Formats: sequence, structure tokens, C-alpha cells
Amino acid sequence: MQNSKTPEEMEAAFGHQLRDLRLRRNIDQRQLAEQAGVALNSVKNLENGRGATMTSLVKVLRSLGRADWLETLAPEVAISPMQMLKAKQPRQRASKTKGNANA
Amino acid sequence: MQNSKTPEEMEAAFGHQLRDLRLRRNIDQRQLAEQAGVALNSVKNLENGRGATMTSLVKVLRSLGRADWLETLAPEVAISPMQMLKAKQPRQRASKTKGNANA
DNA sequence: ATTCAATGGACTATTTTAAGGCTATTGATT
DNA sequence: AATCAATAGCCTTAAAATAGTCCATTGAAT
Repeated sequence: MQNSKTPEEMEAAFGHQLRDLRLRRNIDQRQLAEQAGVALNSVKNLENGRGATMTSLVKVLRSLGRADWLETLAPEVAISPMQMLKAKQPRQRASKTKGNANA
Repeated sequence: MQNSKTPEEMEAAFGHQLRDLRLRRNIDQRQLAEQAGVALNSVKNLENGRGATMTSLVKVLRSLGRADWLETLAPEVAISPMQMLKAKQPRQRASKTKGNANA
């Protein structure tokens, strides 16, 4: 069963989490905006899910000390040190073979 | 020690993770764009860290089946059922008291 | 080695967000 | 209950992202 939230709702819910993080640090939007190097309006937009850019998000997360979260998206595949040697990765592509890696 | 990556680098690194997710599903950028309901360019921008909106990000994550990730940002604070009763939450604010919640 | 599709990059027009300021609410503190 | 700062919301301008198209590059399959 999928998540039935609309993208708008998801953005708003996400904004709530951002606000929680900020409130736990007990700083106000203005302070966060200053520290992050974005406009106060950008913080408002983020927290209220009214539209924002990745750049603003990254800067704000950084300022909140949660930049590490951005690295938790892709479940890393552990590879052996031996494989590591040949594992250069210049521009992978999706292949045409019938079998899908995972659904 | 903080993460020394610049916001640009972080965005690029994040884009890589997005691409990995897509490749594991073995779909190409065009397919992902269609499914997500965004332009091919938006997917390119996301994966290459060339600037994107929250909206595009949310739509793409949704399409990749990783919308749940968006809910993992704020480490939820478990509160007792008793406290739960008084825990309505209409518009919290940062307070002025000297003690910071956490650094 | 050749073929061909997937990706990167550029360009233009349009839409959206950032930034900065200003006012109205509202919550926390007194 | 009165005060005052934190937040929401709107406005304008500049900057940035979206959408659509085209072409060059390159990886994968033959």
C-alpha cells in the first residue's frame, strides 16, 4: 500500500519536521535563516511547505546540524575491498534487459 | 567536526544517491520523469545537483517508492499517553529562556 | 567494432522561489 | 490581562527552476 499523501501534504509534513528540529534547538526562524544564509521567507516556505529549493533545504539542514540525514537516502550496497578496486563508476546507465533489479 | 562539504557538493552527492535508487529500479530518466510527473530536465537537475525544487524532489521520491524517507528527518520524541492528552500543538514558538534545549 | 539508446549539456520561454520589507496574528512571559 | 516577540501572509523585484527541444557524448548490447 502506497503512501496516500499528496505531494503537497508530504511537503507540509516535512516542513513540520523541520520546524520541530528548529524548536528543539530553541532558535527562531530569523536566527536560523541568518545562520543558514537564506532569507527568512525561505525558512517560512520550507516549514510551511509553500515551495522551496534544494539549495535552501541543504543550507537549512546544515545549519540545524542534520546534514548527515541527506546521506541516508540510498541504502548503500557494501562491496568487498577486492571489488572496490575495479569499481570505478563513470556514468552508469539503465539497461534494456527484461529483468528489473527490484520492484 | 562538521561536514566540510559545501552545499553544492552536498547537493551533488545527494543527486548521486537519487540516481543509484533509480538505477536499482533499472528505469531511465525519461521513465522516471514520466512516472513522477516532472520534466526530464528536472530529473537531470536533481541527479546532477544542478538545482531543484522540493516539489520535484517529493514527486521523484514518491515515484521511486522512497517517500517514507522524507519522514525520517525528525527523530520523534516519544511522549507518554498522559502527556499526549495535553499535547495539542497549535503554533509553537521558540522561547526566550536562557537554557537551550540542545546544542 | 558498430549500433543505438541513455545521459549530459545548452538554449528559450514560462513559472516558481528567493529576498527584503511590511502588517496582522498569536503565543509565551510577565 | 497586558506586553512583546515569533510567526503567518502578502507584495515587489531579481534569481532560479521547470518544461520543452535539440545535439553531443558515451555506455551497453550486438
